[in-house]
Amino acid sequence: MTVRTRIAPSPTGDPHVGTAYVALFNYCFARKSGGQFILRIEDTDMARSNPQSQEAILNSLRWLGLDWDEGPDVGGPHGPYQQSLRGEIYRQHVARLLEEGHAFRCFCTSERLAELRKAQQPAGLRPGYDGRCLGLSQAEVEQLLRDNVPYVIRMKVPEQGVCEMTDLLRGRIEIGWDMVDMQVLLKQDGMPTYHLANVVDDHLMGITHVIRGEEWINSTPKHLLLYDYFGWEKPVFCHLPLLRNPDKSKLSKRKNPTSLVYYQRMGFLPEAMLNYLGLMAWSMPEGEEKLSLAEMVEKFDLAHISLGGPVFDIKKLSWLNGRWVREDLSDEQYAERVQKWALNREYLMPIAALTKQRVSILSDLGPLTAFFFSGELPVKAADFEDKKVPVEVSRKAFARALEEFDALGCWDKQAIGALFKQLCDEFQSKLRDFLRPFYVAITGSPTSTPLFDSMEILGRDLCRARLRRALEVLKGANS
RNA sequence: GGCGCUAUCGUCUAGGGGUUAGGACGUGAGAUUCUCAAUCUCAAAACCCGGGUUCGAUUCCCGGUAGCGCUACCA
Repeated sequence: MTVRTRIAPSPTGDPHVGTAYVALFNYCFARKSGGQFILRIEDTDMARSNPQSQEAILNSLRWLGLDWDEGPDVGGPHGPYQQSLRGEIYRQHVARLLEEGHAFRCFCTSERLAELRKAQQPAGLRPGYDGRCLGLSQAEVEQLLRDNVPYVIRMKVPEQGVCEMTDLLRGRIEIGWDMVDMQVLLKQDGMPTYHLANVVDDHLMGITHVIRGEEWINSTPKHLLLYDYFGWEKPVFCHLPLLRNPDKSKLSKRKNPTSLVYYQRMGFLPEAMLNYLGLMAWSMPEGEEKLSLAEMVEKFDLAHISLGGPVFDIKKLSWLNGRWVREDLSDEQYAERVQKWALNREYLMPIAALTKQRVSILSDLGPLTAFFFSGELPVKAADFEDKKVPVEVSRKAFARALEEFDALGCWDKQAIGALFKQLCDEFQSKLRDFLRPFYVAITGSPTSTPLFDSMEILGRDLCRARLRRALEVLKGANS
């Protein structure tokens, strides 16, 4: 049996470092075992999934060099590798579960379910479906179908006993079936939920080892049950610890840069990124810390993964990156990397358009655009002193903007501009005054290239990081 | 709240019934270099708590505590 693993990202946002982290282990395990590594897009959430995100995720994983043997872009014998294109497959499988009595139609409205939960919570009950539609007679179901009442399909779950599972890293885990909800398998829109799609695809795609984040442990019983219902052989399950913020919570963009695009823009090398991600969970007995992807593949051992949730430490990542730059790049290669990083046509063109009107001689360009080629800016509290805008207002405005950044669907100058106009109204300020502190935070100076354009070029994560930094700087300042 | 997972320096980790508990990042001090960076040396810094088992537990077992996760027609 050849080992087959997969990474199955959901295209609902920026490419996440956690995705790269899980992908790395799947990649190493597959390569080490001489097996295949597959990329599958889990875009069953029609409301949140979008093609830009999918494209960005693929680009980031390619940037890192984690190449996949089968996937939406390269094809393969088990395609399509995009779940939104596999609707018919899921519907057929659900029909089978329905026929065999392992699943049932549920006509309950989301309002009723919300009320149900509201009643369960204070009563100390586990929130979950109460099985009302399980009691529907055949005739009642047929009538509801004739009336075109919308429904979902849920899986049946044993009422008693415990589900025993084996995790490759943690050994035996037991979860009582009474803790498992009658999970929706097929949503009202005809799309499957993760639980169904994941099991069906993993089986059909011949996945032998499911290596995924720890957050899935509690729903594994549902998956195991589905394998049993279908009569399929189960893969090996292996749950990886979750990456953490410095405060130990699950790594999130609110508190930390999580986008691979950010790290790319900051000028981290893919080699260092991958190396560091690997270091988060295991280490070499000899203590060497600098490892190439090939070396990691060669020495990789799932059993050596430590289980504590590791804090993502940018300082150590930077140190490692420095080693890669110093020790592995010739002057020429280094120059090429710099060029590829930001001194390339694609990045420079919009900057050229922005600066042409603002220079007299070409050497004005350096100071004018330094912030486009920097990470965090060395701003001080004094830089934010402004005759018309009290520091306290800036601070509040930064905090509000930071909140709204995430909600912004599309990161372009129109959207950014609209957001700032809205915030400006909210603060009942003049746009010119309101924006000045943002210029300082984002570009390092109150006079610079146009803010919205500059922000679009810099990207969401870098702007977020700079605003966060400005907020930090202002924390100790008195207005 | 319920359920689950986890627990070694501030951080990432090694180790494991008897060790001066090892390495790395970061921090501090020094050396070196025209400055800086890099490099080198040194230093401070950890086995969550309580019970068992044992001649002996940081290590094994149990309990607690804490952290995290899950508890959606999101993944």
